[in-house]
Amino acid sequence: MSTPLPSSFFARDALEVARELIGAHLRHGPVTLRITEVEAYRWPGDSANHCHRGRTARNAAMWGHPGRAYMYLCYGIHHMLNLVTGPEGHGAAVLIRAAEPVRGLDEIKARRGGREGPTLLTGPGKLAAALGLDLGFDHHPLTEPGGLEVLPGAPPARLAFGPRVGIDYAEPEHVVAPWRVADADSRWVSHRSRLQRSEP
DNA sequence: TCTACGATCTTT
DNA sequence: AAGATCGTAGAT
Repeated sequence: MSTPLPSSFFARDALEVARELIGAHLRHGPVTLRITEVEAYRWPGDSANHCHRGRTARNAAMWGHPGRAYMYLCYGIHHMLNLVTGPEGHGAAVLIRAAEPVRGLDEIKARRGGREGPTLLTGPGKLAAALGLDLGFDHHPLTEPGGLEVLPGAPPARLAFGPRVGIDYAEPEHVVAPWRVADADSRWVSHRSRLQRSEP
């Protein structure tokens, strides 16, 4: 039994938190996942960030306590899990994009319609579905034991970096910024061809 | 109120 | 290459 990562872990720049979240575990009920891919939505000055244009009802959680969840619905279908980062008052978060199964594979397959392999968990919508998450988890404190929680895990041997996915509406400078981070050696990563490995 | 559009996924 | 599907933001 380990203790969830504390809010001090999340109260830093989103990119720094993103790098250190690779290898950490995400647990909810019977399902435990090892995080393999994330994206940093930074503050200030990130035009791809949902908070870039200021506070709204949807993005309220992002301005609050580090270590809480920011959940939103994408394309009317997919629930997205983000972890709020930075000090309270900064609108920043890390989007969890992919993971490997650690425990609860049967439950994951049941939730994902009996599919197999990396297709179960590579992509933010699939990941949230596998964990059984929806908008009701907006503002959920991941730092509290017993609910949805993030636990420490061994870091990967190598990281890979690339531009974030699906943000072509942003300023060119932010479209190309390498703020997507992944485990360079995991197959459980989406859009692998658009990533570059860091030094071996 | 109205309208356009997603930090996506699946199937064709 | 395109449809699904709906809450939200920004405009009126």
